[in-house]
Amino acid sequence: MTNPFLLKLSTLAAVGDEDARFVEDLCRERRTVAAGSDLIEQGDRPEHVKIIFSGLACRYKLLSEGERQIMAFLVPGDICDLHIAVLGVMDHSIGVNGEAEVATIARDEVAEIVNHRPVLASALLKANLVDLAVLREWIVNNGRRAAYARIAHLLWELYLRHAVVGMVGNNQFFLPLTQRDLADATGLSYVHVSRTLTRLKEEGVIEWDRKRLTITDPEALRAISGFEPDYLHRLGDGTGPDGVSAT
Amino acid sequence: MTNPFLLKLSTLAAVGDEDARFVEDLCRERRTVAAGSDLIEQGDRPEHVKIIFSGLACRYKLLSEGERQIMAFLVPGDICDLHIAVLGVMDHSIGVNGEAEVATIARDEVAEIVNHRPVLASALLKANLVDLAVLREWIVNNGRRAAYARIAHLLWELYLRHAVVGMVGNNQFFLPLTQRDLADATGLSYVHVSRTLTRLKEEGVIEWDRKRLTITDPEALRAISGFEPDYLHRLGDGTGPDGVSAT
DNA sequence: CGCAGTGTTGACACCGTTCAACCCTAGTGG
DNA sequence: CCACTAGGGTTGAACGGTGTCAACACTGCG
Repeated sequence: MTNPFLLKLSTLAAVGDEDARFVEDLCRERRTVAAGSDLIEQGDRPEHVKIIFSGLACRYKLLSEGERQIMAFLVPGDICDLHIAVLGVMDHSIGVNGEAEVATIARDEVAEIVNHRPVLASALLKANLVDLAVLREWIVNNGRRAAYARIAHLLWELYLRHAVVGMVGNNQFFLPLTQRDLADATGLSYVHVSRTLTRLKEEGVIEWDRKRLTITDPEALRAISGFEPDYLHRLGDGTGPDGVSAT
Repeated sequence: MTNPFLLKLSTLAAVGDEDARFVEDLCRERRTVAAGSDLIEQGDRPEHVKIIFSGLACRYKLLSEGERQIMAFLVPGDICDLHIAVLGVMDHSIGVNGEAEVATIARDEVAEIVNHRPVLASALLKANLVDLAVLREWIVNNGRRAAYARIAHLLWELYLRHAVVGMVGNNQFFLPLTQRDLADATGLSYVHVSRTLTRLKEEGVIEWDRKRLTITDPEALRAISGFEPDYLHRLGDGTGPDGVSAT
């Protein structure tokens, strides 16, 4: 199964064959978007629901002085605001970090799921809960952890989330982020992010070469991050393809 | 109308008389909980949905070293996790800050709303969206604003949210928080919170005497906070009883 | 009265920011 | 093939916002 969206849903509910086919069919309309472009901008009233298939995207806001704060990353399989499509104006933007592949779903197809496919609907609901939990964890991370642990925690989160959708091999995955992106996600300066990453590399915890991140010592990274098990609600039992455990 | 929950729903959808009566009836079962106690604890599988009627509550997590991070405040009219009651384990706790009055709703009553009362259901959905937006704004606030603006922003948010549910009079409202609570919400130390509040008082922006907060100069507070209009999704048009505008 | 929780203030240390210079790499165009 | 450029990353030095430690004041309460 190479469809990360289906893969993710399968970890959240017991998706049957018929539902699986439906999901596969849903995602038929895909397109590639260029690195750095926005999927949705603040103020938009999105008409369609979008799903990330490959690459990385992020929710962000720009402040008046030009600072940017990233509030979430979207990894393959993630959905850009299921419900806002039904009612609201975006209060933030979603941009892609590297080149990304995105599927677009029409509203009435979402309605079809909600009304006639209870298993999928429940999976979507759970996915939504996980997003919320991740959001709360970011507040904890950015509010109460020092730079070293904060960055470790973010990398660990991204590692686990990529693992769940089968994007990790040999403790290694594609992460098209700049250090400025990391800084904007953690509320640090990019200079300090650079120093901190250097330290993580020196201590043999990670390697990061041209957008491929390798977790050389997963257990060390987890320990440094102060990662608390369970906040991802046992997303996929917390177990990735490499036997990565969230606990 | 003195029911803050109904008041809040009314600002989010056009609640008719019959729905209003239903809501009033929903909330009949109320109880008072003592200051400092927990409504829900991390690890619980809540059976009921709870609504704050008076007082203040907060979502929080404790870290291993004993630090606490508050991730959200719940003001009168707010709901403690509508959907988690249906499926999950709490990954955080909810505690009350002062003495609070809380209504309890059974699951099947929630189901009744979702299945048979579309107007209320839509209001609940929007309330959920607003909660999400507030959560995101906290990340921005704690990540990118300096202490002075950060605290101003939090106070401004609490001011607006209290105004929406009719709890503000003469730019004044009851806020049973300690400075430590503020520190745990903003990710600052309580010593620095004390200094910053002193500064806000000295500059004539606020007064805070035994749990009553007065916004002496609302426009100044808004300016200091760098508050961006609209992130509350025009919650109640952003207009409180005192003509407070969110824009 | 004494106590515990809360708030205030000062001194000092330190983590992280800012500013600046420099390097490396990939991409572009001649 | 090379020169040039722009973006990204690294490193050093100095500054400053915020944390930490500590002492003390105030308040409400048993």
